[in-house]
Amino acid sequence: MHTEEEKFRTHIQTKGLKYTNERQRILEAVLSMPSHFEVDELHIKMRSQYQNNVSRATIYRTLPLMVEAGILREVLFVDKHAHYEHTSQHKHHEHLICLKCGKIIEFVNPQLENLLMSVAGDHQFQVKGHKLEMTGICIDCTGITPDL
Amino acid sequence: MHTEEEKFRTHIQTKGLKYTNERQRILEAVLSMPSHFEVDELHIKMRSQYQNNVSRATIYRTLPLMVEAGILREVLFVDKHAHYEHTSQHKHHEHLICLKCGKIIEFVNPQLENLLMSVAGDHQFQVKGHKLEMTGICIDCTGITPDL
DNA sequence: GTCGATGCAAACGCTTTGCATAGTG
DNA sequence: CACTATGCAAAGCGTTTGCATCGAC
Repeated sequence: MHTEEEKFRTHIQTKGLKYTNERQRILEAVLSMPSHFEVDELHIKMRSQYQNNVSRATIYRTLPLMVEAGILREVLFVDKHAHYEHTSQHKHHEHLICLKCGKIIEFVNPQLENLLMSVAGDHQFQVKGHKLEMTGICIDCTGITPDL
Repeated sequence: MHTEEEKFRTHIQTKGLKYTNERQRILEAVLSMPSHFEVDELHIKMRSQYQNNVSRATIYRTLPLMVEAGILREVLFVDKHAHYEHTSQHKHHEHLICLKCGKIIEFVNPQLENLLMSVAGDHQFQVKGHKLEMTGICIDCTGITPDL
């Protein structure tokens, strides 16, 4: 399954950049991450689990390239720092974020996508991407205390 | 039209806090801001236009109180820093953000709200709030260059 | 060999915090 | 009078950047 790697390499080369060892290793690590991850989690994993000590700076310089290449998507800003998720394996989905336990529930809803496109169309707005997050209390946390 | 002030004062007092001059002045300035604003814009306005030099620290400590009081809402993280908007005068709305000119188009769509509630219901998720932003190219920027 | 990439550490920008002082209730 | 709020400046945190060195093509 080299699709992602090819996609990335092609993108890099098309821009006249170089497909370095570091970039390859970062991609590999990215693909090994769960669906959602943060920069620091990636960095820690590379260091501890893979002995791949690529500097944070390089990671920060590389992830935007992966977004451009369509391998990653930048998502939700629950915190004030970047979160990423894979584009492949996942249809575009939205997020429910529990304020108590921090759990993230994903959902896909074609009707929602259509509605968004139609709204954008009304404004003659050419959509490149969207982010949706609903915050609240998940079912597991309901009832732990009567209310928030 | 003292509604917002009463709301804020009540909230403050309910929490056993003090309704200080600074908090009052910050509220006044907040209400004078356009629908969307950032902390720095507020601070600058207070300093220059009102000679109200309240420290940034105090502003940072006060705005969350206004969010709690339901006067402000924290919205979109196009940048990595906080943006706020008034809750009053505005129904909850969503945002289209132009990647070229930075313009923000607001829209309200009850059908969308309903759909979101229904999705949340499916997951037995108790929604407290939501944020939606679509990024892309607005009508004024379409055609300036063939494509992004 | 050229020009982009890396690593480091310093700089950044927004936000938070410790502390001494001031002010509310 | 007790206890919270303020201002200042320093610290914090994620992210970016300048620079010298390294490496891909």
